[in-house]
Amino acid sequence: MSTSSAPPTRDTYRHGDLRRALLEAGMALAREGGPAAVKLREATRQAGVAPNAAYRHFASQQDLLQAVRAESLSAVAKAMEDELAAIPPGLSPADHARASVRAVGTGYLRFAQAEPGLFRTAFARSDKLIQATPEWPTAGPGGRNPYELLCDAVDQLVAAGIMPAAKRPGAEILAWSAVHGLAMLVVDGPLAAPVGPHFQAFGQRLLDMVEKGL
Amino acid sequence: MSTSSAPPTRDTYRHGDLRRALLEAGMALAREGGPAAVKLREATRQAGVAPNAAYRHFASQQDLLQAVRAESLSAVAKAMEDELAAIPPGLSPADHARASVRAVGTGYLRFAQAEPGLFRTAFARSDKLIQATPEWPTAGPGGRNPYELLCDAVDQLVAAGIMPAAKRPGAEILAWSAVHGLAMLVVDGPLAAPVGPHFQAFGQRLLDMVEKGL
DNA sequence: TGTACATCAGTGAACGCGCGTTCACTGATGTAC
DNA sequence: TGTACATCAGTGAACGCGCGTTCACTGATGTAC
Repeated sequence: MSTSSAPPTRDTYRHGDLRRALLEAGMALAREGGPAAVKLREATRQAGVAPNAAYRHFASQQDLLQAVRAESLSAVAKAMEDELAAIPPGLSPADHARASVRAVGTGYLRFAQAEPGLFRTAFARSDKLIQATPEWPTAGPGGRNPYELLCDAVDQLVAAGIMPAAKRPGAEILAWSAVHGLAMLVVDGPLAAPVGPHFQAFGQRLLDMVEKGL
Repeated sequence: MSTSSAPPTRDTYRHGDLRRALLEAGMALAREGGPAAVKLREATRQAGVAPNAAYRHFASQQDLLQAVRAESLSAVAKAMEDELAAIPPGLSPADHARASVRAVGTGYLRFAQAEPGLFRTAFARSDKLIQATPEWPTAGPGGRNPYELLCDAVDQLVAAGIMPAAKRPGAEILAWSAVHGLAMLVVDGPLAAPVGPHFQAFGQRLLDMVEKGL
C-alpha cells in the first residue's frame, strides 16, 4: 500500500476531492474545539495539502466556517428527525402534537450533549454578517432545517386545538429559548459540572415546563 | 496640562493604579468584543503602559480574563438587584415571590440587552478550568451573586406556598435556562435580527411561561 | 531632619508562534483536431 | 488513434500581523538608621 495513514499521503498530484476533505477536516476541528478551532491552515494540514490549496475551494476562512456551520445545522436537523421518527404511530392529534414538540426538543438536547463542539458551531455568533446561508443548505435529510422542524411541531399544537391560535405567533421562540439555554449552560457554560450528569433528566423536566407554560 | 487624553500619558514613572486601569481596559474590551477581545497587549496599550507591565498585576492573560468575567458577573447581580429594589412594597408573600422571580429574570435580560459583550463574557466557557472563582468576587452590592439571587427568589415561591417543595430542587436551573436561552439567541445568535426589536416583549412572555410552567 | 538603601513598578527589546493570505510556479488532466 | 494544448488543482516560498511571554534593566518610592 502506498497510501498510508495519519497525514493522508497521496500518490496522485491531484487530491481527488479536496473540497470534501477540507470540509470534513473543518467538521473535525469544530467537533473538537468549536467554531474558534476551524482554521484554514489546520484543515489543509489534516488534508495533507499546502495551506493555500484551500483557496481553490473556499474563498476565505470565513467561507469554510460558514460551510461547517451549515453542515452542523443539518446534523441538528437530522437529530430532530430521528426523534420525530421514533414517535409511536396511532396517537391522537393532540398527543402527536405534544410528542412532536418533545421530540424536536429532545433531539436538540441530545445533539448538544453528543456533539458539543458542533452544537456551539451551529449556533455561534458569526463574526461577520449572519447570512440566512442561501448557498449553504442547513436542512436535514427531510428537507427542513431545525427552525422549520420546530415551527412545524408548534403548528401542530394549534391544529390539534391544544394551543389557542392567538398565542401561536412567536411561541416557537419561547420553546427554543428554554431548550437552547439549558444546552448552552450545560454544554458550554457554568452548569457543565453540576448539571452535566443529569442533563437528560433536566431536559425532560424543562420540556414539561415548556409544555405546561406555552 | 501635561497629562493629555487618548493614550493617557503619565508624568510620573509609576502609574498610580495600573491594576485598576488594566481591569477597566479589559472591561472595555469585553464590552466591545466579548471574551475573545480581552487581550493583555491591548489592555496595556489602553492603559498607556508597556505590554509586560501587566505581569506585575496579573499572572497571565487568563488571569485578567477571569477578573473581567468576575466583574461582569457582579454587574449582572447589580442589574438583578436594581429590579428587585423596584418591587412595590406591601405585596402578599405569594405576589412578592412571583415578582421576585420576574425581577431576577428581567434584570438578567436587561443586562444582556444593555451589555451584550459583558454578558457573553460573564457566561462564556472558560477555556481552561472553570473556577468557582474563589479569589474573584462575583457578587453584587448586596453580597449575593446572580445564581444566589435567583435561588433566593425561587425559594420564596416555596415559602409562599406557590411551589410544592418537592418540585423545588433544580427548579432554578429550569428558570435560568429559559432566560439564558432567549438572551443568547437574541444577543449573540441567530435571532438578533428578527427578535431583537421585541426583546423585552418576548422576555415578559417567556417569564409568563416560566411562571406557569414551574 | 537628612541620608543610604531595599523594594518593586514599569521599561525596552526580543523570542517564537500560528494565523490568513498573496505571488509566480508546475504538472496532471481531459478535450479538440 | 495519436498528438498539441488549454485548463486549473495543488506547490513552494514568502509577507505582515498580533499575540503571550521572558529577559535584564532603570528609576521612583518609602523606610531604617
